[in-house]
Amino acid sequence: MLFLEDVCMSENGGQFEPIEKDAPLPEKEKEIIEFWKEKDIPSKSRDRERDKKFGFTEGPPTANGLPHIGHVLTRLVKDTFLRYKTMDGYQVVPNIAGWDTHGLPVEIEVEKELGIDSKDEIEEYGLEKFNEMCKESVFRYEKDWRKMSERLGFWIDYDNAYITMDDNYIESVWWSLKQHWNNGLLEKGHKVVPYCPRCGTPLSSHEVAQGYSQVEDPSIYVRFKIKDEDAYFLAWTTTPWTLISNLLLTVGEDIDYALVEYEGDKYYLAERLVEDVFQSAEVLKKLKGKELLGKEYEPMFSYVDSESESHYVCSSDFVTLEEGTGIVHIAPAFGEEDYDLCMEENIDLVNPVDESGKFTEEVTDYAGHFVKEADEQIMVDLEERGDLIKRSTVTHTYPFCWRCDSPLLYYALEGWFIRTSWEKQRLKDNNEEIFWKPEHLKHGRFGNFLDDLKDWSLSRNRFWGTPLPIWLCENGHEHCVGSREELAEMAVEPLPDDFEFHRPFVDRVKLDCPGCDGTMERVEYVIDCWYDSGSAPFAQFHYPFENEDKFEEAFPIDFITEALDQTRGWFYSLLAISSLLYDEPAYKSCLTLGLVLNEDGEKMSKSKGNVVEPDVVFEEVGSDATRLCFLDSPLWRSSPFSQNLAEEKIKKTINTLFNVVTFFTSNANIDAFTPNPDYEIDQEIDRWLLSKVNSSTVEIRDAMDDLEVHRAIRELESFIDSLSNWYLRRSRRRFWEGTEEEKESAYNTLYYSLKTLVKLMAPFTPFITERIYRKTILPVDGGEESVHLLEYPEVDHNRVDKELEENMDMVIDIAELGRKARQKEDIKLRQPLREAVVVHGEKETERAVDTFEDILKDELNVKELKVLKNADRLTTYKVEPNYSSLGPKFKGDAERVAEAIKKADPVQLKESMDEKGKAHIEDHELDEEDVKISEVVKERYLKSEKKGLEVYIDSEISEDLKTEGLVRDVVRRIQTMRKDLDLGYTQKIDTYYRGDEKLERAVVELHDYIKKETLSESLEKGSGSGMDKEWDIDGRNITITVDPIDDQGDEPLNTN
RNA sequence: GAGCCCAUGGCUUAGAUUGGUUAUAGCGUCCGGCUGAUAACCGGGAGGUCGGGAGUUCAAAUCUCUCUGGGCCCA
Repeated sequence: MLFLEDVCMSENGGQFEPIEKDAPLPEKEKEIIEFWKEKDIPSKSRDRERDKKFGFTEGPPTANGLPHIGHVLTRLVKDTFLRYKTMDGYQVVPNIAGWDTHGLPVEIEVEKELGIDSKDEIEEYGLEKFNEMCKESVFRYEKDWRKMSERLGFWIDYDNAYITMDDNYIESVWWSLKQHWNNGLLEKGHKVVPYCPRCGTPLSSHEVAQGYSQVEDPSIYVRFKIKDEDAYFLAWTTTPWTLISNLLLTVGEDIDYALVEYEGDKYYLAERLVEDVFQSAEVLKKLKGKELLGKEYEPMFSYVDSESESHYVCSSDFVTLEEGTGIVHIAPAFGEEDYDLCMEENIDLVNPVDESGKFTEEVTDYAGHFVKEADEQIMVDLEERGDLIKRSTVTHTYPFCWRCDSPLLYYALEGWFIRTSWEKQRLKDNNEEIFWKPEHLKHGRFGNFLDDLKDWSLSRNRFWGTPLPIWLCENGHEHCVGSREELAEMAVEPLPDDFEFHRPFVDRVKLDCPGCDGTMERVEYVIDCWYDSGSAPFAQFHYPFENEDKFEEAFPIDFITEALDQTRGWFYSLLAISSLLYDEPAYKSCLTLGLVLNEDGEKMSKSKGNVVEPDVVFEEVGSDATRLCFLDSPLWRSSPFSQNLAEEKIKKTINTLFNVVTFFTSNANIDAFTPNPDYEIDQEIDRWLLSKVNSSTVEIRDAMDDLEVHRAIRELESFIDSLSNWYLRRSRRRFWEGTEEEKESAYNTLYYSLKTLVKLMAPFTPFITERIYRKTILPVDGGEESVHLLEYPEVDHNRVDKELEENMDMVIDIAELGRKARQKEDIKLRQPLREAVVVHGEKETERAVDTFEDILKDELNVKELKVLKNADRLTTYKVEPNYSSLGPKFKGDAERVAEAIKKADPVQLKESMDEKGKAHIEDHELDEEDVKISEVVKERYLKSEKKGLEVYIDSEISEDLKTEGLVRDVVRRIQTMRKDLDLGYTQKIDTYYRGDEKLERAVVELHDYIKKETLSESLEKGSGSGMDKEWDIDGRNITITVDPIDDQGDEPLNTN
């Protein structure tokens, strides 16, 4: 197979190989991928040893599902930054991929495969076999991920990826857990979790979210008798069964409460809610919540009690007045807020409900009843006692198990926790050090999360994960193991050969208890897989067991980027772990990406069937267009993506760039141009382009350093636009027929600019820039074999000339105004005109016009160009009679005076008014109000203005100008015919014409001009062989014949 | 229910920090022009209650409050 490396002479003999701009981009990109592979470019770029290091860590995905378009986004953003930094002289450390391999989603996939759905069934199936399947499952789609990354151009090293299930990785995780253990931050505790009593397992929030549905529950008001006071607290609940475990009542300190009397009893409740409960109650007293604090009440039930002091009123900030009574009943084991409040109040946990959701023996009257089913009996009993004040039902959403549909209970379960809440301030302080993009996350979503930081619930009652390295003995001693070596030393039996850091292997290891004679067994938990990925900064190196130097140079990470959903996931776990271990943030900057939406701005989801498949996108529009499409709007905003949008990028940016390159190569080959780096470029428009390309360099670097890729993209696109639609448009003739100096200057300028441009663009569109570099720059430059091995352009401050850029902006404005002015009279641009006048007092304008006079004259097609300080020469005044003033003043003479005013010399009249405020017409004296004076442009001029600039065009067309205009029309027709005949740029022709007399005369008059413009050897009246075509020019007919001359090789266009 | 983000012509969008001429540009559409690099380009037209309301101010797309709608995340 022949790749691009064959830098050969192009077919037409030049040294620059043309870009095949008609070839489909995706196909060409595949060739580039082959070239990269063949020449091993990715590792050449990646593995260069360099002094400057850029710390990076890949947020690991799980490969047990196919990558979707959102993954494409994160990968291409990572790639863009890594490429930018690499070209900028940094070595990315480590430049490796990573895989997240543990967790419940993996287990669920395998359960589905096995057709089972409970923990018991897994244990029946066999833990070892089950975990073996998990291990296989997490790499099922690895190939697809690698393929996607390769197709996208993501060069991270997949062969040396870190894998969270590797023994070495897990050993590092264990080491870190041991540090927390040593610091007293890892301990056993309770947490209220959504729990399915039938499945006997807590559910993750993700699972809970699937199972909410509308349900009707009891809504009851119950009263608690206050000790030593003839009154009750009135509380409200939708879970009567939790009343059995009531230990506290809570109120809002600043809420207004009332003591009311109803049917002979007195109740406390929130003032605003009185009417919701009682039809007619007498308010005895009003008071604030804080006045109720500390009041004790009698327990409603006596089955359970707390060892600690309980059954009193405390305050909390979660009490609302939206429903209930403003007094909330608290049972510690059945709600997160309840549990937290009891912890704050130092109240012991009591839980008279077993793991299957049934009341335990101590609750004698309801023992063995499933709690929800006991509701009815509890309400009946309360009613009998007179403590149930009101009873109805309420419809609300309640979570159910997504597997078995049982109502979930919020239930305090035992588990192992990292006491992150104790170290909250350290986390918050470290968060301050991080450069967040967008900034609001720092103190918004992420900061708020840190503000209400809870302990990290680390343990999971599951099978496939990093085992929690804690062993217990029968005497209650605990030990945390921090390495393989420690495990081996403490183990009763030597570790078997097939030992690995997973269940059930780890479970089989028994330890000698260091605190007594007992034997220790491991707790059965695995840990939260977020802890795995949050350990990546050190665990990917198997630190601290080896690679200390690698860890040191990469930590803290300079830059990470992931999607918004990682805020409370990876972004948090990284920060939490590094804060506890090193009291440092794990990363210095964090770019958070928005979600990818489809064209209609909806989230893509499989269930809606509106997913855009990466493969399809790559096949249809290719990587570069996809990359441009994603990168051109702020990355943190959710952005719509579709093929249409990507196709626009091809049309607008990529094709425009191609055209510039094609122009360059075809002309440079004809002229046998060789770049001369020392050539002193002095043509103004060339200096302008060089200034622009360097200014763009500044802006792009600045944008990238600020993590604002879209600004870089927009700068590039705007540069390409200027390059093509101003520089090249205005420079074409110099390339074709300029002097040697002009050509040299133009070619060197364009070459230098293209070379800088492909380097600037390379991180964003790695394929197209490689193609252009290899074909257009490399053949005469002899540098590195790939654009990606080059250094990112530095600014050449000597080339930057801001004044020149501003002047050119003004020139572009003037050209625009001139064209606009012509259009007022529909004078087409091909018609030459006598003069254009720019009116503006400032020196800048004069200098700008002076510098670029030729360009402007050509652009506006005028013979003369002037700059004036004022428009006096071009304007005059119009004077109109003001009838409403003349009428009353002159009565019968009014009409005569008005006529006279119309005939008067407006200039004289205005001068008189300006000087004396009066004027005389015939015998009458006029005051200012008698006339309306306005400024008008002289008839022959056309004016347009903008931003204080005025441009006037002389619209008078003399006979000579008319002739020139007609001739240009003739030339245009001949050129069109050349194009229709598909003639080469330098092909000579014989031309014949016959038709309208006036046209014929014009042709004769400007005979030489036509010949030169159209490369006509001869231009004769009459007809000849060749292509014949009849044309209509301004209503006049002319028939033209174009006859190509044979035996003509290509010669330089410059034929004069 | 809490927190955060978003809302600008038919569509996609600029407008940040620091309120200040007539609100940016592209796509689409209509009219005209230019063209021997260009599937382009250039000029113009139509198309906007800057999500609604209130406030601060001489002045608000921009700052504040509030409401509505959408999204994410947590419950």
